[in-house]
Amino acid sequence: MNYWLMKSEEHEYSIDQLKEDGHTHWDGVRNYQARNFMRDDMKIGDRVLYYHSNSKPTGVVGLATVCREGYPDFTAWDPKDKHFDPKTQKDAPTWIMVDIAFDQKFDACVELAALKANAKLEEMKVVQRGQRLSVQPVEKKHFNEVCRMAGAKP
DNA sequence: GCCAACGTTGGC
DNA sequence: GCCAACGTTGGC
Repeated sequence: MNYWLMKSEEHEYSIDQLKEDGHTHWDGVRNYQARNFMRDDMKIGDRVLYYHSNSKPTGVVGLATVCREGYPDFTAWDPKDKHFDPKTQKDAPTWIMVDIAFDQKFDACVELAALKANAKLEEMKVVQRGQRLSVQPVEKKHFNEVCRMAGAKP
């Protein structure tokens, strides 16, 4: 099983929205590295740290689980969609998404500042400068540590 | 709003 | 293939 961190802007799609919907398709990723993770490495049952970026506060707000493996991101073909990609061929999808299901919302956000202050997490990608990937792999020990900080069961 | 970091584009 | 220009991300 693999562990991941996925970023969403709170006002775009929040953990509360995911809780209400139960599950969602993770559309709109237009970065090849992130695409490759979703296409090649994400498997059903993988665990996800749900991260709010550009929010107050920013940090990990809960957990989700991968419930459908990589398939074409159909929003790339929709001219009305914010993430429309005119270069994507209809029969050869460039962009891939997965579905994730709500697992739990933390009682309190584990803030980025707290992640940075925890020496056990210094090798975690999200705390490193310039790390902008919206889908990134996480080590099991880091995943467990974030859960511990949240007072949540992994 | 600012700006550093990084990815992508396109001229050559 | 190089690299400057530009666009985006995302913390602060």
